[in-house]
Amino acid sequence: MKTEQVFKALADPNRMKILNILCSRDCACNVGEVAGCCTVDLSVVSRHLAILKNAGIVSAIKRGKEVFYHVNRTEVAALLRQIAANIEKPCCS
Amino acid sequence: MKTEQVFKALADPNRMKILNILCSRDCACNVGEVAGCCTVDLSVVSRHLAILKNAGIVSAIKRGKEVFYHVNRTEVAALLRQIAANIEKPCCS
DNA sequence: TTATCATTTGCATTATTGTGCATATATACA
DNA sequence: TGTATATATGCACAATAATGCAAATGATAA
Repeated sequence: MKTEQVFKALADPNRMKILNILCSRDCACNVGEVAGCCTVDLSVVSRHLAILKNAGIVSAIKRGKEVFYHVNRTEVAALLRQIAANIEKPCCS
Repeated sequence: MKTEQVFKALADPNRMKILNILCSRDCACNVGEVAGCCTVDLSVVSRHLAILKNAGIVSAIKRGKEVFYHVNRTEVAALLRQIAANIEKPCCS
């Protein structure tokens, strides 16, 4: 989980909407359900999900012809807290 | 401090280097000192600092002909922790 | 097998962002 | 005053990223 990749992934408004909807549902969502959160084409949502997945923010599980996505809550939270701690300390890196 | 703007600001490698150098020094740095961290033109560093400032991540204090930048440590850390908490909860927003 | 549905990917286009150079602004000093 | 230094900004260009459509892939059902 590279911080640069994570920040890049979170820097897009549509991906944030996608992340929010995935967070709000406790169960995993398929691409079609996620796509309801924004007006862009479903193929675009699929790409955004791939970016979030490559960044380690979400995970995908294939079941039948559908792919269910869910947020890696603890990992993402841990990373953000670690970065917060580093910034708070007088010496970052 | 808007999260989208913050993530956008942190999504660039040169801005992360700038933030790291600002974090590593306990005292504030002027633009010239900051510019040592990356190979881009000093005018580019100035622009990156402006982006970080507009995002609320750093603050600037002008003294004489120099401008000293420093990280808003507690604010940034608090924001990241808040986002972490939201992601960890079953319901994000 | 064929048809259908869910998702992904190739490709072209548009939009956004990063960059360097030259110039402007602001401050200090001779 | 003029000159030098630090920083910011206008502008053009390059690089990157987002988007939509069409087509491909993978999986199920008829």
